[in-house]
Parts: sequence; C-alpha cells; structure tokens
Amino acid sequence: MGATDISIGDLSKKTGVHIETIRYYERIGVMPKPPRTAAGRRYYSKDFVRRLSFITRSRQLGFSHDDIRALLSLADGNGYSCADVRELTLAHASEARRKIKDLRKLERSLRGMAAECHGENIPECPVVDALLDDSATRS
Amino acid sequence: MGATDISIGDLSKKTGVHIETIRYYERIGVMPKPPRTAAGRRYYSKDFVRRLSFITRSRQLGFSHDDIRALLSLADGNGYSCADVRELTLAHASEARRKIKDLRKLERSLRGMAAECHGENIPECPVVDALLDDSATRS
DNA sequence: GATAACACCTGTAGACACTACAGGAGCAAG
DNA sequence: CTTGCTCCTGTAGTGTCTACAGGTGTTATC
Repeated sequence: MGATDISIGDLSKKTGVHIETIRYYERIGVMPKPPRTAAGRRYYSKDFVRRLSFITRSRQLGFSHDDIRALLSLADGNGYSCADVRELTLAHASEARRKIKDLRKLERSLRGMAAECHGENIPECPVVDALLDDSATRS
Repeated sequence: MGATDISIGDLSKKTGVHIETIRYYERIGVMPKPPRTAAGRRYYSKDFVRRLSFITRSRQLGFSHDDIRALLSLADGNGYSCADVRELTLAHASEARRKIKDLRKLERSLRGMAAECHGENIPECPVVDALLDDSATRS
C-alpha cells in the first residue's frame, strides 16, 4: 500500500459514492478489483479514483452500466471503436430530447390539473377526474 | 360472471397492460381483488377497466404506486383531501421541471461531446476524454 | 497493555416496478 | 378425445443500488 493509496472510506468521501455502492460496482465488474492489505482491506490508487469519477459522471449522464463498460473498454483500448462511442452518445442525446418532450407535456398536464383544483374537500376533485376521464372504455 | 364481464386476457388486451402486471397490481393492492369463476379465474367488470386505466395514466404521469394509492383513496372518498392531491400534483410538476433542466444540460453535453468526435478510431476519443477529464482528483 | 470506538469485511435481503418462467389445471374447437 | 390456448400459483430474475447482521481489524485513549 503506497503512500498515496487510500481506503474505501476515503474513496467514498472523495467521490461522494457510498461504500456499499463502490463494492457493488466491483461486484458487477464496472470497477476493477483493487489490491488488498494483508488483513484483506481494499486500497485504491489515483487510477481508481479517476475511474470511479468516470463512472459517476457517466451515470449522471444517463449511461447504464453496460454502456459504461463499453466506454471503459474504449478507454482501455480494447474492443469498441470511437464510432461506437459516438453512436452511443448520440443515441443518448436523442433519448434525452424525447424525455424532455414527454416531461414538458407532463408538467403542463399537472399544472393544468392543479390550477383547476382549489383545495376544497369536494368529492369531485378535478385532478382525480382528469385521471379518470379519458379512461379506456374505448376498446 | 355478467354478460359484459371480461377475462384477465381481455383486460390486458383492452388496456395494453401485461397479464403479469395486472396480477402484480392486485398483489400490491393498487387493483382490488376481482371476483372469480367457480374454476378460480378472475373476471372484471367495467369498473375494473376504468380503474386500471386510471392507474396506467397515473404511472405515465410519473406517480408512484404509493401516490396512486393516495389518489385512488381520494377517488374512493376516504382519508385524503383534495388539498393533498393538489399538493402531490404540484410536487410532481416541480420535479418534472427539475428533470427537464437536467436533461437539457445533459443533451447539450452529449451533443457537444459527439460533435468533437469524428468517428476515427484514435486512442483519444473526445467523448471518453470529456468523461475522464474533470475527474475528481480534486479532493 | 487493555479497552472503547470506529472502519472495514462478507453475505444476504430489501426497494421499486415490473418481467419471465415452471409446472399444473381448465376450456373450446376440430 | 386430443390439441392448443388461456389461466392459475409461486418463485426468481432485472437494474441500481441501499441496508443490515454478525464478525474482524485498526486506532486512540487511559
């Protein structure tokens, strides 16, 4: 264990990733297995910090662990091509755009429903009605 | 089993909800237990169709099953007040707005990264670099 | 050197919202 | 009466963690 190496707790504090999550990442193979002390404790070099940050940044951008494995595979220089990464990235951008569209519609619906509702405790709440109406009794 | 009652398979076709999902909804208590034939098969009246549609519409709008239980409780007239529903709805609207903001940022990042990348198979992929840089070696 | 407090270990189970499958029973058409 | 479909229950798997139980190791204080 070198002078700059850190424990799992320190890695957790440094990156804001829970200890359990770090171990989970190791288990599913997105983080490599770190070396251990004689007593069996993990210790991490700067490279591990870097890789964990890569993973959290990618997760924030909505990449799945499978995606991240592909990205890391490229970073490690085996298997995937840069074109693959580009494609993956653009696919995510399109999906983000789709989600934005859906969420805009959703927000409009929700605010519209709430605007109709004055908070009185009447049996015909406009929000509930809005959800009940347009129901599929149209087969 | 009345003339207009339908089987779980028909309910599934009518609403687009998988049979397993319908049974799952029953198990977790968002759908009430339907009556059964002598042989133990579920059958559903129009009311059930209506309620399942309510549930799927609510899910599409991002309400959790707990939220839906609260909404249905109001629809059934016990416990929750209209003001509660209003609050729930506005909270969801705010969350939708937050997600939209995040996704916009995400889409910009992704498209920016992809624009830098010309698909050549070079070891320094700008996408991967963008993810690796800004890594936390700043404790 | 003893003790207390804390960090770490493994393994398992839970959360959410489903989905899938195994193994069996009922039912309708040819 | 056999074939093939639908339905039944129960259990296990998905993805992304989170939480806990029960144990061991390390460090600080007296």
